[in-house]
Amino acid sequence: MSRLPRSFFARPTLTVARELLGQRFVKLEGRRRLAAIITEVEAYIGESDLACHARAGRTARTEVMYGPPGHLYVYFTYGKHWMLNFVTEREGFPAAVLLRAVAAEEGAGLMRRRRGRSDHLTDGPAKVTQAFAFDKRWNGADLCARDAEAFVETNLPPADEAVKVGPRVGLGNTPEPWLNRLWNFSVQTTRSDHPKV
DNA sequence: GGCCCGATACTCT
DNA sequence: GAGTATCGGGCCC
Repeated sequence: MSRLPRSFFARPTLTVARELLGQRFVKLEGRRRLAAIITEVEAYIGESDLACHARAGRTARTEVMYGPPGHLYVYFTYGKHWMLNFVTEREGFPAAVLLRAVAAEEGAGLMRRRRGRSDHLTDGPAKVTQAFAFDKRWNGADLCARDAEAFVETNLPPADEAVKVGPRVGLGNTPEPWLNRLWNFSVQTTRSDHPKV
């Protein structure tokens, strides 16, 4: 089982987002291994994208997005939730792919404990970070380092006909054309802990 | 199943 | 001081 190298992330963000579908996101916690298949992602691309945090330019928060690809951009929102992104493109160009949903494969028991009594284990971006216990400390972590404790493993890609594209979610009053850019990618599945169709 | 709303703290204006 | 890449509970079908 091989891991996605930095060259995978150092490409156009839409390509990376689309090709992340079906791959396996892994976090090591000592002896424990949490793993899940990526089922929904969203692209945020550059300072001109008014839905991207980098629209405000380089700040302390967005610094990681300007850095080299293959790192995690983890930020806090809505007063309670953490969001996890994969930094993409070349160093100096701020872009990332938001991880919105996954399907648990390994460590589902631990994820369920962390999620409390909800049927929806990892079908939303804040649910994923809660189940995997990602927070501020992971901001800037390198997915491609030899000793990385979080990384993406290669897996069979989904069939083309199973892939859906749509507008990004939760952008509020972001103006057009950004509001309706089809930069959300998901795979249709049958289990309940997957994104809704 | 869907809609509405409050929680909550961090970032930038 | 406002806005926010969300969630879960309460309610109503």
